[in-house]
Amino acid sequence: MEDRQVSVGKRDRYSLRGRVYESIREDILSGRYPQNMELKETAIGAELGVSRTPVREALRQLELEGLVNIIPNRGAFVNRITAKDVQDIYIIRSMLEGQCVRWATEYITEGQLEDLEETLCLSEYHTKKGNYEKLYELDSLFHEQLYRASNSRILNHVLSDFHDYVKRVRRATIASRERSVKSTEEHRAIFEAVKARDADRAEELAKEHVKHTIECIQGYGLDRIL
Amino acid sequence: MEDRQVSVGKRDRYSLRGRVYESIREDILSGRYPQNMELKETAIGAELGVSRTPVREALRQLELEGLVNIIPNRGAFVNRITAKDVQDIYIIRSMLEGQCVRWATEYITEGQLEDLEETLCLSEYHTKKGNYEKLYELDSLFHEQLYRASNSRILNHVLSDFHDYVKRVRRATIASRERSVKSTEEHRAIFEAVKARDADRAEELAKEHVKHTIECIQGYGLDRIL
DNA sequence: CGACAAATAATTGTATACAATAATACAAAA
DNA sequence: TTTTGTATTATTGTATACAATTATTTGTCG
Repeated sequence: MEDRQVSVGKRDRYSLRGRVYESIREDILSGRYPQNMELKETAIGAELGVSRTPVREALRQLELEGLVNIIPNRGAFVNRITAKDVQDIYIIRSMLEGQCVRWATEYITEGQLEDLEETLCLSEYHTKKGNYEKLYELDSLFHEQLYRASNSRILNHVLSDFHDYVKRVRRATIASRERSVKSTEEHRAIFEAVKARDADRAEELAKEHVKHTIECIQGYGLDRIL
Repeated sequence: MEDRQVSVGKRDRYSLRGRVYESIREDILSGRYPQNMELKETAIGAELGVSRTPVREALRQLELEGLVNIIPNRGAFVNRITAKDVQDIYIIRSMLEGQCVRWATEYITEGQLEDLEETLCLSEYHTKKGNYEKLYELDSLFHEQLYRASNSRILNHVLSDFHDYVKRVRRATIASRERSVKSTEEHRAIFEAVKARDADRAEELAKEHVKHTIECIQGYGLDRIL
């Protein structure tokens, strides 16, 4: 049995189960479902035009992520991310993003550096234009590229999840001229430090980058976003 | 719709799906399944005396944890924790356990402090006795109690997962007189710092505690354990 | 009218049937 | 012998049927 390891990478969006999973997940993270709403298998299945089987599988996965509470023989209930969860995630992310770029300075390849710089250039372009939706996507991409460059399956996994969980918050913070400009500048600084293989500086910058986002959030009033 | 939030806490071990999940998970984490082994639904179902349905649900959950790779229409393949994963986990845990006790100094209740001390007393007793299996359980309990005391759903979730992933390693390290004595002493010190609400000291001690375990592991030769 | 109990309905848990896809075996041709 | 196309088999993906459990309604009695 030779190495048939297939880098799965992205989630399965093509099977019914995958689509149902993404759909429910998005509905929870985007706030369309209220806290503790009961998710009935037949209802969701009917809504999406599929049978109960893929719905069940999706719900079981969401349970593991903590986005759904399953009470045996009773049902599945929405478990939204709370304001405190978001704050906790940002504090934890601050540490982990620091470690991430530290590892990245060690492991990143020339090719990955080029990809990062390309993302960065695009970001700077769209920052000038004030194209916030595109900017949000590029922000996500920049961080995901760093996660991969850390060469740590574990760290990548945790950070990707967190990154997803605070999607809505990130989208909100980036949609301000002041913060988007600052954020892109910080990305540039992090990139330069990583490229120069300066681990200490890169870590410090990455931690600060996340912390600045927290401050931005607190100015906003989290409850308004969630 | 009033607050029917039921603290789910532990995983579902009573439904078929829950049992199948625990079973496969244990078989992967304990190393009984080789890397990239194909997990066929019918075979596992037959082995455990259940149909494919609960097996499928369990496999989908394990996929999300990263313990199984699912290739659509092809099958599910074992994805074991590697030696590098373990090292990464310990480095990450070092940071997160530090933050955990920091929050614990802020949020822990008198009742939780008493519970912790009780665990600690038992640990000290069984350390003297050299009862390593019991000691392993108490070590797990001590950390879980701290996770809960952090009052952070998110941190608790991540740390609990990591804690589980390195089960085998922890069991191995604790089964040495020298390390077990040292470990229990460190637990006592952490407890005292948390009780005294000394966040800085508690964080420092917790980080060191995990780092000492890493050193112990490296002395061991990880490959022998995995 | 309210409390309790039985009957009924709704919902989840599991097993199985069928469809779609991928792997394998085998035969024919180069 | 190697290659390639096809038939067969095995396996997963989805739907549905049935069982077990829980929620709801309804009816009776006080």
